[in-house]
Amino acid sequence: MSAEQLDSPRLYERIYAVVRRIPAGKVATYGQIATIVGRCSARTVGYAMAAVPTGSGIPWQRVINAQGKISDRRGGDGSLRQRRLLQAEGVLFDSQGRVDFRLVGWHGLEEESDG
DNA sequence: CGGCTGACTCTGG
DNA sequence: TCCAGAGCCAGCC
Repeated sequence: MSAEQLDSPRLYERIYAVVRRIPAGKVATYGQIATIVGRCSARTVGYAMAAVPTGSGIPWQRVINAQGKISDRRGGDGSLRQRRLLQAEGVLFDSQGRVDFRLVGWHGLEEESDG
């Protein structure tokens, strides 16, 4: 993580920077993103997700709630598309529409360091 | 500057 | 496990 991304004039950009670090086939929670950014709450992350510009290349689909489920945002099948994208990446959903963080849970930036 | 709008998370029963 | 209540903050007009 370059400090340049942490110096963005927009908090959302910092959030997006973290989201972009989530590898395909993995998922992270809003709270986790917020914790990594360290300057906002899970809410703010959710708001940032809602403001993700289309075509920006941000893997917003890899961000789900702490319950391992996809939040049902306004609009309708937006959540369905998110699930489709995750399934396309190999993320498995159970009959309850939840994922197993033990399998697809992102460990954050920790594993990116030498360890 | 003030008011409204959201893709959340934790806690208690 | 499910339901209900409270706390949180940035962006836009």
